[in-house]
Amino acid sequence: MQVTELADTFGVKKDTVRYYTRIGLLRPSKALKNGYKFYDRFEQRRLRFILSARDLGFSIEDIKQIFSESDEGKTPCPTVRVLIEQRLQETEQRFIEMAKLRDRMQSAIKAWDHMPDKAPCSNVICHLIEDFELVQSDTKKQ
Amino acid sequence: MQVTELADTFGVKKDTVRYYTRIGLLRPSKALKNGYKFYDRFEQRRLRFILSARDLGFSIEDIKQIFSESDEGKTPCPTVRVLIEQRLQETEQRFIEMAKLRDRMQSAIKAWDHMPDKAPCSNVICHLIEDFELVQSDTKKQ
DNA sequence: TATTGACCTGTCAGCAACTCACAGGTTTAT
DNA sequence: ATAAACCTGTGAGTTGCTGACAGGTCAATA
Repeated sequence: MQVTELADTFGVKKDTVRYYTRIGLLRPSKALKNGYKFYDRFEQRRLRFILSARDLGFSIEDIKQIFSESDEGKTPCPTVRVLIEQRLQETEQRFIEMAKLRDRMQSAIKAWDHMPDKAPCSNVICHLIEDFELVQSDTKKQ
Repeated sequence: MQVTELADTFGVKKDTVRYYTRIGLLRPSKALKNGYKFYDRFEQRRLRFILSARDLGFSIEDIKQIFSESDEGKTPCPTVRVLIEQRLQETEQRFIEMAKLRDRMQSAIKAWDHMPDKAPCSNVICHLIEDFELVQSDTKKQ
């Protein structure tokens, strides 16, 4: 399999396959006649693994580490268990931040609904944004 | 005010102020004697605005656009209303993705709890990850 | 006055995980 | 023969900073 067929098979872009190859996650052999990269069944399995791990929130560095352990014949399972706990914590943190941001945005939109547009003046760039900040910090104080 | 004082006043890093200056969001004057950048009250207000907008999910490009409108004396409010709706949609999308990822991670951890570690073999890199993928796709089919 | 330490400057590189673009080589079909 | 459609490696762009670098400036001390 060459890059296009592999990419199409797994529903990713050619450039993604190339990227994984460039950083060493995939290690295709080279066809003798033209030097084109050849991805055998083993590499196909590796790509499938990369995509599965990616879907579970592992980073590229994590996957590299998992590969390097399994390439040495060691079980990567303990590492995998540790890593996913870390990634889960980060994901939950980002999830919380995202929820907070969403709430701020929604309450801004609601507050702005009955506020007029105003031209900027020497003191104010956009009163919607600047006044909302005041409202927010007042709310915090209570 | 020079860069350090400005950064400290607003609780951001010097490099952040420098970055905003570099990309043209801040436009300090230059001190005659040594060429050091000088941030007057107007620039301080701009930085405060940048930080408020950032907290509401506006991108740097958004803020640039808002500034360019207000600099021309036009009201940026209609733009602001449109932009925040777009950013909110993106935030909600990312929020949903984050929630899904978190759920996948949590259910993987739970599933792995009563699974043993295994050494890799020619067919399997890490059975935890590869088997979980199977469980997932089975679940989807139901 | 010399020098130390703390400030400042501009610019470049790096982060994550791709994505796109470019210039050029290869293969296939007409 | 030639055109279309593939392939190659490599470099740069994305977002919003953050850190590093070499060198200039300034205030205070010995």
